[in-house]
Amino acid sequence: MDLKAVRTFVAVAETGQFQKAAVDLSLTQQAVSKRIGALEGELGVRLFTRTARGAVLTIDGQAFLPHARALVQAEERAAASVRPGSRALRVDVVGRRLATAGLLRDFHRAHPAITLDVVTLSDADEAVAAVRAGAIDAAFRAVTRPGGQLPDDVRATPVFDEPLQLCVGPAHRFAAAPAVTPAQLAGHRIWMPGAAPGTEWRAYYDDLAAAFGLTLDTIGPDFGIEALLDALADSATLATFFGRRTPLVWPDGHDLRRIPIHGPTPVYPHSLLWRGDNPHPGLTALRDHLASLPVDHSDTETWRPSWAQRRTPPG
Amino acid sequence: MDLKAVRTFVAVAETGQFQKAAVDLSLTQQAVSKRIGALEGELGVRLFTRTARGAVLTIDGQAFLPHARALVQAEERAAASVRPGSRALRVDVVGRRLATAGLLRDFHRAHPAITLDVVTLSDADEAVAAVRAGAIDAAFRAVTRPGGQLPDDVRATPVFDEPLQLCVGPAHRFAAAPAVTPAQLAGHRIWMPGAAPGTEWRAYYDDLAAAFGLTLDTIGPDFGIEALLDALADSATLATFFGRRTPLVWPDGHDLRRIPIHGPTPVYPHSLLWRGDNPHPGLTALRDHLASLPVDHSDTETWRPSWAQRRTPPG
DNA sequence: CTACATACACAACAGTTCGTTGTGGCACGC
DNA sequence: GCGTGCCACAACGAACTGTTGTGTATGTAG
Repeated sequence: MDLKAVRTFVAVAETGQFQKAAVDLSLTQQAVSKRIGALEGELGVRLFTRTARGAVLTIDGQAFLPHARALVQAEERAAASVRPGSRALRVDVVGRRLATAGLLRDFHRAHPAITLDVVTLSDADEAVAAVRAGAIDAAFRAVTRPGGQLPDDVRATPVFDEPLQLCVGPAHRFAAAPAVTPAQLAGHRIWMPGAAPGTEWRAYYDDLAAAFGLTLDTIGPDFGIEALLDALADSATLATFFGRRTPLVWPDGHDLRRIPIHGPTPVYPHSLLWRGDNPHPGLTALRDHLASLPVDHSDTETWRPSWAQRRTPPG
Repeated sequence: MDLKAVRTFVAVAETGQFQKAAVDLSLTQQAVSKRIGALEGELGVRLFTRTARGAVLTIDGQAFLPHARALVQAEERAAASVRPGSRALRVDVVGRRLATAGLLRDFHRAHPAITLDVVTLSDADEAVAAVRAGAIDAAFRAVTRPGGQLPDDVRATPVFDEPLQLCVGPAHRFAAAPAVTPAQLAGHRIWMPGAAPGTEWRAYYDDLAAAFGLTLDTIGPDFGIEALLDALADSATLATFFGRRTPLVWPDGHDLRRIPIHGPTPVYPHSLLWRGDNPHPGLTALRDHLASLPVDHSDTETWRPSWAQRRTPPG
């Protein structure tokens, strides 16, 4: 389907005449006639009934019109998504295993007028570079080191400490356990496929494994969360970590158990990175939204890496 | 923007290689390269970083990808909307002045899996012909005449009697009235632009005007509901009728009053038309949905044209 | 009733685009 | 060091797109 033809169709439907649509589009009437004819031929349906005073939509044309408008609109949005200067708020999140995607969805519900584009970069360093270059407007990463290791123009705030849970299949040893301690997991295999060395979340899990003697298994490429859940459900020894609030949409057909971890509870320290002089209005709204989130104090005893900074309550 | 290029972009993003995408699309690698290059040139942004082992999405490419998918999906829906045999449920409604559009929206909420296309035909006769020809699957019209004037294969059921209200601007004589009777409206100008002779709703308003001595003003083309509301808001003499439950989305910026009508309350008799042997599954769902609507008995004294049949309560 | 104006469709031609073949450069692995 | 896989550039032929010119039908004015 040719988008030029679709736009022409909309123009004819709005003006009611091939002639006027041709003037609007800076074309000849014959070109408009050809485009409409080609579109009709492709769809196998007549879109207009031609009269001596113009063109009237057929029933099929009426049904097609809103879809044509949607198509033109989608095209405009697609182009706007990469238009430098006036594009949507572009945010980097780690993936679907942690709650940041859900946070963004909440933000989108609270501010539907702000269009969002979600991207995923390879690691925190690339995210920092992208934030610095203006390629993205914000990044959810765990880089809240106390020292001034970030470039001066990049700001970071801890926004959210996400408690981790153990996720196992029904045949796993801890499947029926009400809760586990990190010490109980010593020696157990924790499967985190796709955790490439050099990424900041790999560093987090490495620290976690070292602190409690876990065996971290990062072998194998990441085939997506569905494949991971499939593998977990069928295994008696595999286990993995998930954030407590995620995935928000749990795929059906997996008889998986989520086991809370206490004494201490490992928490993943999400931070927001942004460039101080980024004028995007959506960025301010996002920061305000995150700052207004309540701090969860339900876990009295928590563990985080030495380089992670605790979020200070607002006010 | 070229939709072929967009589809090519999605294919490359999914396979990770120009080469494989070319095979999938039955093209040469060079053609894929050209298409992507043209798309990048049009957007002014680089979408892939080319490596010796394939192509990786840039940040802009990541942001563009969901929009590209949406674009392809919109194209597929647009084509499906006119595909004979397997198209969406196509329903004819009178316009935005009465509640039928809202009914359809409720139906869509109750059955989101059933895709709907809403069209508007000129009058009931054309709607009957279109239902008969299979061009549309159902029509909301007021044609429930007791006699067998409908073709044998077209069925009709009264579904909904919509009470009318008077709609006036703040300067109108009845602007502050809590309610009016039809008799009070005798001699007043009721503006119904676009009510062309020969349509069934024109016949309804003609009957209504004749029964109570109203002056029906149908002069002027229908420029849409917004223009009508603009004109009403500025006039001290113009008034018009609206259904009580419509328009559901009342445009802002109009200081308009809706005055109930009692003694009797004119009601507009909506019926559903469909062809008895139409196998569309959505049609059955629509009829069931309408049959399950509660019958409104709050208006004890109602008026309808002599040719309109009252809806019988379900059961 | 004739003459004109309007609106759309068909035909022929020119300019451009699009995809193919052929070729070269670059990175990775044996 | 050389082969292999992947992508970009160049040239050519085919297909497409838009323009001009013309025909036909319908509604309107004199």
